[in-house]
Amino acid sequence: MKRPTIHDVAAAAGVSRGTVSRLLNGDKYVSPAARVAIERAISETGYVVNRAARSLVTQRTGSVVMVLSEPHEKLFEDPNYSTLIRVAIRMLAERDLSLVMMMAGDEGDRERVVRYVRGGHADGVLLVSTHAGDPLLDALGGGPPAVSCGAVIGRETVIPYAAADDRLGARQMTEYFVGLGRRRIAMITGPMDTPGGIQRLEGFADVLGRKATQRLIAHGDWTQASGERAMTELLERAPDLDAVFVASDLMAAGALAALRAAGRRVPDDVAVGGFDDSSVAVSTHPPLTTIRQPLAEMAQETLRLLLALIDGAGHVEPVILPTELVIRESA
Amino acid sequence: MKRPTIHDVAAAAGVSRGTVSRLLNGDKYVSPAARVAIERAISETGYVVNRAARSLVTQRTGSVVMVLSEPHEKLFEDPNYSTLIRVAIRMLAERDLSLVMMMAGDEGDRERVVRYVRGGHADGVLLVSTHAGDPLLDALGGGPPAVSCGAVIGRETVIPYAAADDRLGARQMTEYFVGLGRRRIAMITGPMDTPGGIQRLEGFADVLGRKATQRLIAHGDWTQASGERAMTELLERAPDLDAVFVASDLMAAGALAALRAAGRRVPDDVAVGGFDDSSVAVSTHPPLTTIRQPLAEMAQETLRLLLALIDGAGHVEPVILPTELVIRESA
DNA sequence: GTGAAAGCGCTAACAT
DNA sequence: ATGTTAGCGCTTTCAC
Repeated sequence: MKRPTIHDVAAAAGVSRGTVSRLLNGDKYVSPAARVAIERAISETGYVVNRAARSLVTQRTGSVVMVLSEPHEKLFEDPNYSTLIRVAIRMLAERDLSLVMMMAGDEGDRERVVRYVRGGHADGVLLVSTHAGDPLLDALGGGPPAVSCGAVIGRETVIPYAAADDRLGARQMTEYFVGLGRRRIAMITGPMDTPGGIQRLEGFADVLGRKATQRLIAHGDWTQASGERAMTELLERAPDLDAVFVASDLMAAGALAALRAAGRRVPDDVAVGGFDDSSVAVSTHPPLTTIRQPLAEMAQETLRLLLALIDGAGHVEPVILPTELVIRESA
Repeated sequence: MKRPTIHDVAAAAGVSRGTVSRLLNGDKYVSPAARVAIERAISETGYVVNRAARSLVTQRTGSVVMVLSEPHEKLFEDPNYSTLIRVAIRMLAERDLSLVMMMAGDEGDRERVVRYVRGGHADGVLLVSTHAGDPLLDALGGGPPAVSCGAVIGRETVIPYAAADDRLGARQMTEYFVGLGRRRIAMITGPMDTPGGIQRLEGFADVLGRKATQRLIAHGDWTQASGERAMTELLERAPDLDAVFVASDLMAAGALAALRAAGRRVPDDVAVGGFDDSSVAVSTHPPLTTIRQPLAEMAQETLRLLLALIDGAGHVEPVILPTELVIRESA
């Protein structure tokens, strides 16, 4: 038989559709007798609400859209996303919300996202790795609430977010190097238009002061290849370096390869510190001493913010979570 | 003003709602004059269709659900998923379908997925790493079309899929070892209830015949730690081994650590071959010789199958894609 | 080729 | 505490 509707349930329970609807929506004005009858009818008929019909009247969609602004290759390598996706699915499911994924890589994508969101197809927006000045940011204004996992540069006060304390993490690693007695500490940063790129360098400079010179700083783009390139460059510019703080584990794996090629021993000649504590940190040789980001908590907090907003909170504060030094063998 | 409806467009264009709807749905019985007027009205009003309303009448939802059956830790480490997600988003978006993510890890999750799918909330189901005998498989029968990326053991003829030719890949690596003159070739397999676990071992045995003895075979669970454990075990059982084919790069990274701990040089003493050609393959030392799986093509084909089914194809054939040997430094 | 009208299944306001 | 009813915005016959 056809899929049962609320009408069938009402008939089976001997009540009206309104009463069934009230029960479904948690309204308390339902008598115990009716409640029992309806619940039995629901399980007997195998009734499942039709979201489309519900949406049509409530103007809510029951879904949240996660917008991935990252260029494709990155998405491919970053465990960050998996964690966020997992946590999002879980936390949304608890509220009976579903997670829709969209990409905003090129102009066409972006237009689709805007149509989707402005078309009222999502109750909330979860931004991921959105770049500074992304046109999407303006286009999304006025729509449903949006939050970001990680700060969106330039919109820190407008788009709520949860993030790791990148600056603190960088300080922890740099201080650790100093405590180890390292004298010439270099750094390989991430792209300088990302929060991690900027703030990890800031933390590094916080500790080293004027000793953090241009000569000892090279930039990467988060890829392993860029880490290798940057390390080679540093070795040329400052052959006397005895430690290097690399802003991501993946880039650190590249740096390790460059150091090996140059005949430097790690950590004896050069101490290497990574950032992320991702799975590559333990697959390199030697395993990486690194900074752990509380990925799961970041994801959870991000979702908490979004859910609060969806529930009508007018304003929520960003959340910054502490990082932690994880000592392995590279430093 | 309120979001414009088809009614507003019709009014602005001076036609009836029916005509606008016909244009929107690609019906050809629309006069050129009406078409122009309607198109102008649409862009002037900024009209976007309301999917809920459309769904209500068409009984289609415009979305496909991806069901992740993997235990959580795995999802965390596997680049496979990212590729699939990316390709799925892209190919579905072209058809104006959206991708909804769900998890089916525990009983509660599974029940939610079943409710969702049987409740008619998805036009298609994309299964990922579903295990043999998963109760979900039966519960989903009779619903919208479902396909899997990678075979579902025991349902190969029921659930269409696209996969890499695991058996071929294993043969390629094993033959390469033989060609290298290696005499005692061991293997670390994946879990024996997964297609990759079973078929990679089959390919290994295809080449080695009776030389593939129990003594030379150990089992892992895809994690790096299990690879390390299995390698240690093999080294005890067969200290004379001179090559090891590991069914995944991540496990191979673990094997590398165990070999290093045992003082064996790679590839001089022991040749190591991985499988996947994932990002860890180049972050290990030495970089892994491995078997490349055509992840993007697998994802594309999987989606092609699903879309064909959604379009009404009664039956589609599974797709098996060739693998390729990638030689680096570990063998 | 186009308009009119009948619902799709549900919620919420209103009555009682 | 419950029934009745008016739509939500759209597609799709059915007439013309």
